[in-house]
Amino acid sequence: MVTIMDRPRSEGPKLRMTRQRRVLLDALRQAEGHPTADEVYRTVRRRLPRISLGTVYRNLEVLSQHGLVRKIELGTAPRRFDAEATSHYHIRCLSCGRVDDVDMRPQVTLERAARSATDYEVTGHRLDFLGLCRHCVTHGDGAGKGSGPGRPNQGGA
Amino acid sequence: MVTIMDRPRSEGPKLRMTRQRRVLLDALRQAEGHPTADEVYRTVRRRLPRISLGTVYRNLEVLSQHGLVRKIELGTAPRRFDAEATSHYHIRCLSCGRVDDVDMRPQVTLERAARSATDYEVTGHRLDFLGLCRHCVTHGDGAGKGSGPGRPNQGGA
DNA sequence: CTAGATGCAAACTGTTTGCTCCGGT
DNA sequence: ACCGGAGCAAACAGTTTGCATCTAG
Repeated sequence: MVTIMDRPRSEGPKLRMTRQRRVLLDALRQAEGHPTADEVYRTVRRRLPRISLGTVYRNLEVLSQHGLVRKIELGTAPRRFDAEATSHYHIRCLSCGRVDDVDMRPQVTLERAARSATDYEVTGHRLDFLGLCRHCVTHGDGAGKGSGPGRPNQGGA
Repeated sequence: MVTIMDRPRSEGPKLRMTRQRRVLLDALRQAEGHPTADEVYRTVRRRLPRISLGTVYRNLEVLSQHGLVRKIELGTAPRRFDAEATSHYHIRCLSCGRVDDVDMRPQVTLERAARSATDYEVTGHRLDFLGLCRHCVTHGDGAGKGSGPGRPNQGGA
């Protein structure tokens, strides 16, 4: 994302490290790909059966404000989360919705270009790629949506 | 957006031009900025008082599949629509949510870079900028969200 | 005449929130 | 002990859908 978008409103007052936050963070780090809140919820539930979805949302939000996790918001699709703190771009499979990291350096140049093209005070940018993951390319399907080739997500970032 | 994302599934079977579609299209063309479905709905309602929000959604979708309008989906924020068919980037004000066009040429180069960084078949990219619009810069407010400086949107594209 | 579009209302999904009790520091 | 956090359930916003009725071609 390469943006100040989710920057802490005025840095963090300090983060209280509760059990659920620890588990959440851990789950996100173990996660295969970039899970949605609900996926995180289902995972975390194995250790914390009484945790609520609301808590998951609240904490992923808090953790992201403290820079411990990153929110990934592509299109209108459900928000996903990433334990990776460093800036990087993502690519989403048009067919199965899976999201992966793209290993290329943030192009700050883009912002300079935008700066001269608008009268906004440009503070960041968001760049995502779209395409077909290997699985969906091989298993046919040009751009079916939900038609179920790959799982809705997950998979090595 | 510079993407094939919303391309017609297999071109158009043909588009039946109903009254509501005509009005919808027209409203979108007259629109100041990049309205949400609901904003379009409220506008169009003046001419078609009995139109339903469902119809607005259905038709904006259909029209976009036929390449007559463009969907703008930034983050998790409500989808917006654009009568402009040509590719261009957008910038969103972090403070008031307003969305404007950015007058710069699509950087196809980016896709080439991404192509060598993933094993996806890269078909497009989505690039949006974030910042503060002139109004929000002058009227203070660093990054308040919903705290209501500018209206939630609208404004010269 | 008929496939496809409309209006309406209900359903859904993802996310947020109010409240009371609980646990970290 | 105190204050923020957790759990729960209800509320929400945005978007989608089933169905009976119209209408463009």
